[in-house]
Amino acid sequence: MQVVTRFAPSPTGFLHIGGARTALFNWLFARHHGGRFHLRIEDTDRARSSDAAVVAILDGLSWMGLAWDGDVISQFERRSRHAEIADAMVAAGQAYHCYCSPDELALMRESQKAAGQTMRYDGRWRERSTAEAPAGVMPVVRLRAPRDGETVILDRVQGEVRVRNDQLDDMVLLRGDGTPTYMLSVVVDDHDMGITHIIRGDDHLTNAFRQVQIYRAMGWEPPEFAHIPLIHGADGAKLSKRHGALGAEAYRELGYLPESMRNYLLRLGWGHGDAEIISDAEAVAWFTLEGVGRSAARFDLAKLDSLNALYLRRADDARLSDLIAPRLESELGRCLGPDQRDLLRRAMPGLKVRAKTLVDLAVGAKVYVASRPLAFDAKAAEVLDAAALDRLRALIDHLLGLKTWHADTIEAGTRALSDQLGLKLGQLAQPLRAALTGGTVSPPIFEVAALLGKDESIARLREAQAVFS
RNA sequence: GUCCCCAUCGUCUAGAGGCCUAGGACACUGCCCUUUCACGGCGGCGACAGGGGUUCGAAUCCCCUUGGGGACGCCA
Repeated sequence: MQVVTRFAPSPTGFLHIGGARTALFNWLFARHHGGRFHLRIEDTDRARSSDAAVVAILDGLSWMGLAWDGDVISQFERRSRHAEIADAMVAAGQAYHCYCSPDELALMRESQKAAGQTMRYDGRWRERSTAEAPAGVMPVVRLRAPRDGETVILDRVQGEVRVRNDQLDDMVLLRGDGTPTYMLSVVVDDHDMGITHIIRGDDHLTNAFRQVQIYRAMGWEPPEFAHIPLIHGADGAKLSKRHGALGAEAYRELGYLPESMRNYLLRLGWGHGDAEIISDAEAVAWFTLEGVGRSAARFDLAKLDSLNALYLRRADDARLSDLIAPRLESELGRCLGPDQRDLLRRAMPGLKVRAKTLVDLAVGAKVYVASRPLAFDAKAAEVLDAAALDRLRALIDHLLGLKTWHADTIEAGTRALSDQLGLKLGQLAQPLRAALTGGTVSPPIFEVAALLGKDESIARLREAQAVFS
């Protein structure tokens, strides 16, 4: 049997982090089994759905590297099929028309609440004939759900979960305006699409019981369910905007690599022994539902940072410079020419070990493409005191005499001078760093000088003299 | 309120009755390396929520308590 999974977000906002993980798990499960992974947009709620959200979700998935198979399915476009099923259920006696008005239902809930009872539709139209229908009311279609016994689901993550049928009421299948509800649409679509495994958030677990009732009423075989625990914020509460419920594009903006996101999200609620750094190939090979945990996981930005730092170090230098170039250009307010792009690429090895995100990387890279006069920070200004400036003057002369301009020759020259003057290397190197970068933190300073080139380096040194004398 | 789920270091997790004086990773921290900051290397701190059982033996199985979370719409 071929495995078919799906990711079915509702387009009411961006692709949030929980959704991204759900999509990842579905994608991995399908890949692991050589199956298919579909994308279905649950847009039956016209008032809350938007095209912008659809675009955001598609972009988010693409960025995450989670490619779906086939066309994107719009649930809304399948509404006539859903209605057709609802009608068939009414004809078969599995569903019935209910003429309660919203006001009547609200009243019913209020009195139930007042009596301390669970709020549940009481089935008042279950046995009444349509002949009794009040004039001018468009009925909804409700499932004639079983009232005795229980509904059991064998969840691949949660295990066997059972609920007494008297806990469930007769859910609405078709609204008064004839449009299908989520409960009906999901079941019909999952069935029609041949979905074999439904992997989704824990918050749908109770929905699964209702959906199973629909499958049973239609005589369809329910798919396998796997309800994965939700992701919580760092404080253990539901993920909110404040702590991580950002869209995928927000993480891109914050400078995270998609491979970091995949690795991080995979380890959130799933484990494979002690494995932490997991390649895509390994993830596909290792991903099984048995590895999914049962408890909610907290989102931890610090761990994402460290993973991102690691993937940054592994990433290709040209790719990285391409990724940060737009950030630098917008900050500098000018375009970077091919020379500068090339410079960035060559500077990358020294830069990327010092960055956790692309934002850090861009900040670090700025010294290479900044125009003179450099901006000096307070610590650099402190380093460049009169004594340091004197030493730098000597260093300029010394460096001017160098025949070749490489990191090692510059270092050798500087070391020779520091020996000659009876200084510690740092007494020359740190002022050099301040003058060359405008700060006190940078990649190895001789490497910086080498990459900047002799002319630019000397120019920056002279400029520092001028500024601080 | 009713129903359902969950419970190992601060966080993510390993652990499927003896291999556990509980392992790894992140974070924190000490030392080393070092021209700065990082990277890296070697250490340290740090958990089986509580109480009852079952068993020769329990982090692992059962029950209760407590604590989290989720679901109860003509939303998805």
